[in-house]
Amino acid sequence: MTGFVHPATADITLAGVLGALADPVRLKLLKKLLEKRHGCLSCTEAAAGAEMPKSTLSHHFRILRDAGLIRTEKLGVENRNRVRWEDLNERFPGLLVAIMKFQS
Amino acid sequence: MTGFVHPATADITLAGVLGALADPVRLKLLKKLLEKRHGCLSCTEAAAGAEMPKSTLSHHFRILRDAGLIRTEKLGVENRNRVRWEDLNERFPGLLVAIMKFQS
DNA sequence: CGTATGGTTCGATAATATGGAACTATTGAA
DNA sequence: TTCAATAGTTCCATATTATCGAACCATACG
Repeated sequence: MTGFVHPATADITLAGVLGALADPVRLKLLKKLLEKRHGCLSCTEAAAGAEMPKSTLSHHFRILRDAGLIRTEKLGVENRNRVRWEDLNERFPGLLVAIMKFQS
Repeated sequence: MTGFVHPATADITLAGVLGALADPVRLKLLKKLLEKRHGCLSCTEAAAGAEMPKSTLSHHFRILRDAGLIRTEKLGVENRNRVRWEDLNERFPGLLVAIMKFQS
């Protein structure tokens, strides 16, 4: 684990983004992260209330990361995650807003 | 095969819609169907250019149908498919436009 | 009737998700 | 420095889902 791999903005795909959000758990995670906008949340912070094993949660974060939705950086003992807001709006303007509007 | 099952508008879920569109093949299918707006296309018409077995194609149409994205009716020997445009805009206003804008 | 068309369904294999257990890295305390 | 706690990843086995060939079904037509 020598740092996380993130796709370049140009490599983010529509099907990839939709696939990453095609799951209630990941929709909630992104919602939580979006509330902070440019702020960060650790995995456990973002997953507050989501009852599931760490391994499954880690898997979901990986999906979001691989799809280009979030950027993860290790800070001390925890991982700081933030939505790649600018990158996503550059690649797919308006998409994220249109989707997350409906996530209560 | 006594007709197709379609979810009620209220039962269409965000994760379901995103999941159904989280695939390049299905994105293209919907794009083709959308070009006809309120018109219909048979499965083979919509799949023109998509090189794949009938069974796989049938599977993809089923995913779109189960997610509430299309309505399928049997007409003679073929199936007529159309996008559930009004239903989707009632359930998730603006979502489909925002997504399909990026499907070239 | 037989045959062509336009699909669906079945069944086997390939790919992906879940979750327990073990592991790693960092921090803090004894 | 050693021990334990925290925060998460990775590995592996099982469960779910996708792909595609083969068989099947319904309709139209000669």
